[in-house]
Amino acid sequence: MDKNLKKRETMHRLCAKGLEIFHEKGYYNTNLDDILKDLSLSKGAFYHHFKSKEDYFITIVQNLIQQKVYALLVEPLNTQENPLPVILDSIEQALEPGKANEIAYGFMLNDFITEFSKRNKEIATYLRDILKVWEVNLVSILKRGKVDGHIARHVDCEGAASYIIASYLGMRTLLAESTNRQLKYNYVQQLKLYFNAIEERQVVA
Amino acid sequence: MDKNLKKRETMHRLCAKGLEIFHEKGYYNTNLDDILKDLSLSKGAFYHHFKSKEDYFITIVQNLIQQKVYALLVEPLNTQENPLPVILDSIEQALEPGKANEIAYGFMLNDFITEFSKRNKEIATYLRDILKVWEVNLVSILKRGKVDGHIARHVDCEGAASYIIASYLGMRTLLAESTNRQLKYNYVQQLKLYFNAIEERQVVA
DNA sequence: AAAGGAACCGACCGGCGGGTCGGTTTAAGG
DNA sequence: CCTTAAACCGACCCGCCGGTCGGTTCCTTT
Repeated sequence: MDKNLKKRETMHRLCAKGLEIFHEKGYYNTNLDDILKDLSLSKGAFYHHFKSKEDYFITIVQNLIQQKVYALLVEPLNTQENPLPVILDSIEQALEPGKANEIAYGFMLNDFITEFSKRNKEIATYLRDILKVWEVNLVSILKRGKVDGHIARHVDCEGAASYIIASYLGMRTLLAESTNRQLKYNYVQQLKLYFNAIEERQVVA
Repeated sequence: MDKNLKKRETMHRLCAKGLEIFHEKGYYNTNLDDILKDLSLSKGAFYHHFKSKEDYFITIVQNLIQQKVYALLVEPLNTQENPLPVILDSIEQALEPGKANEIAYGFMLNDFITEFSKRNKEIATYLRDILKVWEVNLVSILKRGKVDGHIARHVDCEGAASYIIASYLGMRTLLAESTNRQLKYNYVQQLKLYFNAIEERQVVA
């Protein structure tokens, strides 16, 4: 089974390095040699494991990006607590570098979706679907929050969910490569203010 | 002076069509022939007027995108009224297609900034600078709002400004090509809620 | 009307990069 | 061992596209 292990390991190395470089330089601005040189692998090795650059990237999306986004932004929503702090916390965690996420996995969605939506509809759809899952989970937890009396009755949960996602994605464009901690902090602060606005007002004694 | 007119007209046609196609397909995914064929012009004509594709795009940024973003999102802020409705209105206007803006000029900034920030720092800087001007004007009008008692004293104006911009840019990724009117409407609604949160509370009688 | 240059033409160049393919190394199975 | 195929190698192919260049047309100027 050594051969089988080797295959797994090589594919995994290719995917990990590929994500790193694609994220850093963009998909279309990265050529395969950039990645292969780093790993001391050849074109032949690459095309032995993947049928095309596109197939390769789809594998990366499904095995790495999707997994990570779900783990960071979707799974944490699966709780019975007050939704707004839970959402805030998941986003804060997702923005925090240096933990499990050396790369800000959620953030890169904005870059890749923008890059692919005009070039490759198929890949764009895979990426959008990841956002979609996040969205439906947000909507669902927000609706429960309404029932549980944490969120004001007038709030449009679908609207709120896409607004949260939009602001999160948009931060990426502002942050760009500069890992500006101040901007991240500010963003979370403003998101809190927005959450204040949709929170159920406490009955004044 | 006929020659001079001709030159102006050709350059203008090139820029207008260029923006249209670049916006539609992305800069790096558009080749010059795509544009030239549409205008029945030749490579020779193009390189007579512009020294490179890059030079061409910079001209478009400065003469079309910048102008339009300023007109739609910056100029309207130059008023003494209550800031929050003014900001909301300018954004609503900017999102409204079919008026002066057949193309959503503010929106395309997200696409182009994302596209260039990993490919061409110079152009990325030009685009970021446009956002920067919007940002400082937002900060300035928000600060005045605080002085005038329209905005709560605890609000961080810089944070608020970048949050507004982030949410606006992020909408683009969600909307993508689909001119989803519902999503735009929802966005404006949620922005209103956020504005409620930073607005100076009316003194209860 | 002749000269000169601006506006424009379009065949061609050359680098880049995804993908191919015949060959070599390595390890599993008999 | 010795066969077989998986894993890997790297020279090569080829389409794409930004940019070039020698030429033609058209307007302006004198």
